[in-house]
Amino acid sequence: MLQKQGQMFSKACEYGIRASIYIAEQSQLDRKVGLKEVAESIDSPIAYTSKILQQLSRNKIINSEKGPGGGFSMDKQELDKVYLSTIVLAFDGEEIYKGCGLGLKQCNEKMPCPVHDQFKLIRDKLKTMLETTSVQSLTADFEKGLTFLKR
Amino acid sequence: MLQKQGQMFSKACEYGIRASIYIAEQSQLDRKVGLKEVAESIDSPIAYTSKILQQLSRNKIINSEKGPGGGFSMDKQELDKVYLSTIVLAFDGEEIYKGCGLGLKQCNEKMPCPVHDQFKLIRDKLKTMLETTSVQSLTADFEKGLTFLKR
DNA sequence: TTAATAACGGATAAATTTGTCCATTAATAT
DNA sequence: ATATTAATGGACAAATTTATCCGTTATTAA
Ligand code: FES
Ligand code: FES
Repeated sequence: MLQKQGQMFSKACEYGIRASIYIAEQSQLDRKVGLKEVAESIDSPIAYTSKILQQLSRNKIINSEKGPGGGFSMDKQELDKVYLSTIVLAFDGEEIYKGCGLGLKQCNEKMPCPVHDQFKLIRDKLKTMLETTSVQSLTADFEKGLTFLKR
Repeated sequence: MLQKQGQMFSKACEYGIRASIYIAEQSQLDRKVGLKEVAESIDSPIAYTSKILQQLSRNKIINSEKGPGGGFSMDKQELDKVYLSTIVLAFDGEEIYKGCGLGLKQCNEKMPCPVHDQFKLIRDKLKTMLETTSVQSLTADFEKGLTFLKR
């Protein structure tokens, strides 16, 4: 009782990142992908994945087309402009950037919590990492089979 | 719909750290503190805080004494041996250290997810920070009124 | 030994997150 | 036009986390 959790991003966000990487890779091969294929490829519950893809679509991170021959895709040209930060923002908001590590309403330099300095250091590194890591940069190794979206 | 979250630690863990810092500081002044005082001092719901303190007590992070004159405290001698990692472990487990950033069952060097390298870097820094920051080291500035456990 | 104090523990409730179901809408092909 | 395909959106359900309530237990003091 009273235990567990402790993941950096929400489940939705995790799925969102995984889906984006898969769709990006397939888009580089000029393939549109359907909901079912995405869900299977990233090992996520299909109905929930539908919501995830809608959210990505609403945030213009992926394109979606209805009907036969439709599916999800990303613009090859703009692929290098989608960063992990874009996706994290769409799902988890900016709490992870602005939030206080000890749960005070807002992180506040003027009235910092006791772990502010230490926490800010980590948080800023995370922020930089997310803002400099493009989805595209992650697809190469995935395509080579060096990294995995499910196990 | 389908939004929000994004905090590093669970609420329980946040309360746990805040409570520990408060109790540590008061223990340095040789004061035992009661549930009500703790809850007010860290601005947390009192009944839930009760559970939090029980959890800390069960994990030997704080002492608790029943009855009149009782309350919660920490051993002044051992105060420098309690690290943030101790508390995080008690509430959120080791997921935050061992977990995969994209939610794969386990982080696995041999079959890494696409963000493994980047994520591991951050995660290890967080781990080091938590393992080297003692609760005691945080009390000094709090006592001086330079840091805050509520606002 | 009794009354008062204060933490403990179990049951339960509220809120949030995760997940499902299904009818609707849009697009394509016949 | 019609049937088929595939995403969309709304309502709902399960699971988890956060939070409350209240009787019990242990401790102290009178
Ligand atoms: S105030 Fe807590 S992290 Fe900045
Ligand atoms: S496998 Fe994903 S973080 Fe290591």
